[in-house]
Amino acid sequence: MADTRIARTQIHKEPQPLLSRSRPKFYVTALLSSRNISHIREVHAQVVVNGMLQNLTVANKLLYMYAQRRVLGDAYALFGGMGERDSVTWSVMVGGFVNVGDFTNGFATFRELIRSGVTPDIYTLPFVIRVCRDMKDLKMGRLVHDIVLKHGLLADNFACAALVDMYAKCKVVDDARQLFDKMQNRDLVTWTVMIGAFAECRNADESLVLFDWMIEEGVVPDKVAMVTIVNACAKLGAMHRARLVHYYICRNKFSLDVILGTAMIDMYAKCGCIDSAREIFDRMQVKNVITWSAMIAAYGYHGHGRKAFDIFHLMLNSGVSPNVITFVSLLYACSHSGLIEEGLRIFSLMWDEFAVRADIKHYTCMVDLLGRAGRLDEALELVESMAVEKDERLWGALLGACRIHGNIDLAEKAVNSLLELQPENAGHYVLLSNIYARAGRWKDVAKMRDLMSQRRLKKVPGLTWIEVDNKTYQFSTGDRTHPRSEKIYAMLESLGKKLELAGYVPDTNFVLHDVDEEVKLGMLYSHSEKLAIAFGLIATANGIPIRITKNLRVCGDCHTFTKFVSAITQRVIIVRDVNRFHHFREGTCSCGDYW
DNA sequence: TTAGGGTTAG
Repeated sequence: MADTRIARTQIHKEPQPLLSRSRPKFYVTALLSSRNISHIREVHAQVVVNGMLQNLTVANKLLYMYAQRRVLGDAYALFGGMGERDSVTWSVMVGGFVNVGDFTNGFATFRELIRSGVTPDIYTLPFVIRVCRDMKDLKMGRLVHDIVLKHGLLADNFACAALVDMYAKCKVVDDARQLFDKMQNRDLVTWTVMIGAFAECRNADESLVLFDWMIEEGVVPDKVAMVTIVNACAKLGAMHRARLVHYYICRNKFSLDVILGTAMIDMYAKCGCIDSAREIFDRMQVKNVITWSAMIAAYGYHGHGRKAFDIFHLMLNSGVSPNVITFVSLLYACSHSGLIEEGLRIFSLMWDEFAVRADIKHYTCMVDLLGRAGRLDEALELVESMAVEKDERLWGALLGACRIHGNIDLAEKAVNSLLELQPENAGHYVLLSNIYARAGRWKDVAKMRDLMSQRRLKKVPGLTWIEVDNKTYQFSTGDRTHPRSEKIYAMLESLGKKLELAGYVPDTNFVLHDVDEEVKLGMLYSHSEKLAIAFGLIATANGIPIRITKNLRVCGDCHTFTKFVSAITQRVIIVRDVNRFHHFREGTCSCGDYW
């Protein structure tokens, strides 16, 4: 055996002429049939021996083969020695660097191209735009857009789709849309990129509108387009659309591969339908770490911590290793289900047993977990002992815990840290004001309000959406714009009386202003989620769950209010807020009253 | 001879 290996090596060292020595086509054919890098090198040697490196077609193909196999050292050596280069040469070299993630050299090669006076072509530009996209370098992206315009390449779908994608990933969706609207012949990828752009920029309802428009235009979606629209439904939490998209997927016989299946698990979970998410999960033949993590996260949103752990153990038994996100999802599930000891245990096992190092996101989950349980000292100790740089989410978790437990001193500390990081965020001032208000410290409340007006900051209004008969309605706090407004307020008034008889005590501490109790009550009864629930009771039949989505965290009083509503009306109410789902049924909430 | 879009958390 050993002798045979030596003999083969010797053969490779002595290149033999291949095929016809003078015809480029034969070298290209030989390269195309190359199975490994040593064969490419062998053909390279033959090309040199037979003086064919001067042929640009052959040299470019060689360069492409090295770049495709990600052997950038050989590719760059060849590129450096090429006396003649054309646009293909440049494009392959730029693309070679970009595809291995070497953006610095990719961009440097592109600059060299511009300096050498070569006109960049439609093949090179998408690579360069991708660099701008992945580096989130909007300034550079706009410069490349100018180059596209300067060379009249706007008609090219590849360059345009790449630009739309770049704008979307840089979070300037209006620029993406403007360019999309200018395009004459949009192909499927362009549509998909634009649909994804809206979902990316939290404008998922626009994604759905665009998807319908795409179908009307006769563009047939493929699996990637379906994953994109599934993702948009997940972001929107639109259950009715989710069902329609699922129906479309079945009718058009898209197979449930690992990516589409995982996206659908996430979609159903975020639309509040955990059972459908689990059904998809059970039907999937192939599951990867993302699938398992998505299912763990799904149970986490819904407050089913134990089930999240069941999935985690099944995952380990199936031989899949957890990653950073699996643990974020698991810790998140613990903090939203009150599984304190389990959370502490898994946090300590992460590194020891699974070699996953805790980062800021895991620490934030732990602060949330300990903080909600009232173990604020331990939460603070963890914050002070951690070696990872602290961010606003971490302090936000600590502040949230202070609000629940009325710890003013610690809240002030958290807010000071938050204001250092985000001085313009009005939400931090409002949270601290609420904490002061709850303690009756009205002078401090006034101070916070003055500070906000001095700094010209305004709180983001609380908004709630409700889907009734396939139509979405939006409510803001104190809203009277709805055509059935009078009925809604009348319903709230009569409901309030019944709820108070049943034992509900409105918690006016959740009203910020230092005003009369009666006024406070009025303000409390006009919170956006209460208006949406009242509308839901009027507009939907018994047996149909009321599903609402809030753009901020559900306030503590609304949480109690909803529990009472579900008890006296026997209606199931599902509330999705920024952090999780709350399933209210017969006076209880799936978050285990762990508020 | 060279080019594009998709899954989990925060």
